[in-house]
Amino acid sequence: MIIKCDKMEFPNTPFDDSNISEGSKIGGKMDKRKQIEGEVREYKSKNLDAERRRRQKLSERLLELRSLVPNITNMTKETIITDAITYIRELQTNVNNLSEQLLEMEATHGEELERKSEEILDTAEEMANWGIEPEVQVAHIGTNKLWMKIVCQKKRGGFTKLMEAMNVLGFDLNDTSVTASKGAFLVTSSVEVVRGGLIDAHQIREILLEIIRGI
Amino acid sequence: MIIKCDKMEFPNTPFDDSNISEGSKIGGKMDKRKQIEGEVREYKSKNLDAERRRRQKLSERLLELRSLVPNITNMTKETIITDAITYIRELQTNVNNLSEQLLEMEATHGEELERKSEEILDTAEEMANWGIEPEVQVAHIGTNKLWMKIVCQKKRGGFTKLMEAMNVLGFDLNDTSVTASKGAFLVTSSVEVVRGGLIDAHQIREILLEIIRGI
DNA sequence: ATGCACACGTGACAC
DNA sequence: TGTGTCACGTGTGCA
Repeated sequence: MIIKCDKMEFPNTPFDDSNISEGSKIGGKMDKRKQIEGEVREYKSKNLDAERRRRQKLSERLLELRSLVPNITNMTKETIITDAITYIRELQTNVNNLSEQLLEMEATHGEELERKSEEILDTAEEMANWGIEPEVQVAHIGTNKLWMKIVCQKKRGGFTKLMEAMNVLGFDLNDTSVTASKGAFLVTSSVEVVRGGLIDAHQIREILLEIIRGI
Repeated sequence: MIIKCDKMEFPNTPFDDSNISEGSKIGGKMDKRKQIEGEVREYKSKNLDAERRRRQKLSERLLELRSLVPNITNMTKETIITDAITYIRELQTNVNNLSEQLLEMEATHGEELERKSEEILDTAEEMANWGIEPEVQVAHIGTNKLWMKIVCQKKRGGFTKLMEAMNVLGFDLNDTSVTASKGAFLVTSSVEVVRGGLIDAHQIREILLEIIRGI
């Protein structure tokens, strides 16, 4: 397009824009045009202020975006967007990794719990089918010597717990027969009570019942 | 600034820019200036092409940003940035929620695992301190009768696994003595091999070694 | 025809 | 010095 010199307004003539808000600039170059005296045309483009508002909104958005991105290399428009891009990529991979880990952990954890509870349920059911019930018998068979029979539900780690309890109670196990079948542990054992250990059969029976209930 | 009409170039005179790449426009308004014949000034601003490159890079970045955001309401510059902002906010809350869940789950599940492994490490250390090593002895003590001694690391559920293996191998346990101390299981047992079960002592020993290794 | 979004070329700065 | 970035006012096409 040709701009004719005479009888035509100058489209790009910079007007006085000192009333434009100078805040929230991106690069902050403070583009203040000095108005020299003289023949200033009163021409205004129809969308001048609209354009100003548009630019202002865009700058605000850009600043808002910048405020969200933690790693800022520069303040220029391009770097703001570039940093936002890399940040979004980081966040996306983060979300992927986290959800993957979470899914995996849920899968293992849930499976384990399910497997355990199924196992326990199975053994409980099996015990019920065979008419087996938890049972503890304790009898003295000599000084510091006890004979005991324990029937309890077969659970993983149950026997270890029982052994630990035995150790804590101060029992030494001799001639212990352990059978795991039909969803239950059957333990018959002759034990020797070390010095300081309990010797009351009834009391021991109650304690053992408590223990196998907790297993 | 005043633009004098005579003897001065027109700063905003649109030049022929048909050689500028028209691709990757944002709003795609195809701002093609029609060059009318006649007096076209040959004036070029010093940073004209630099500015063109800058704009092009910025447009590319903007498109790249747009390609990362799934929910797009519009194609305008402002909406691209706004959508990116909301998307980043979404991603951030997502990351927070996920990591929180993960931490919570690790607090429960991970503790269990850690506790278990610490336990195992403890027993292994205890075994090493006492100079105890995994050991399997198998001897025939009659037709279909075996005597065996097994020393293995004490783990939760280990004895149950051993019993299950025994059942699978077709062994019936009689007079089994089990002691759990010093971080190890000590199992001495006389077993009866049911019909169809293995009877070769050496083979049985290898199998049992394999099993207690897997416990 | 009215408003909106855009690319353009430019002068002013900053480093 | 130049190189890069900015805001500006504009023309233009589209809904």
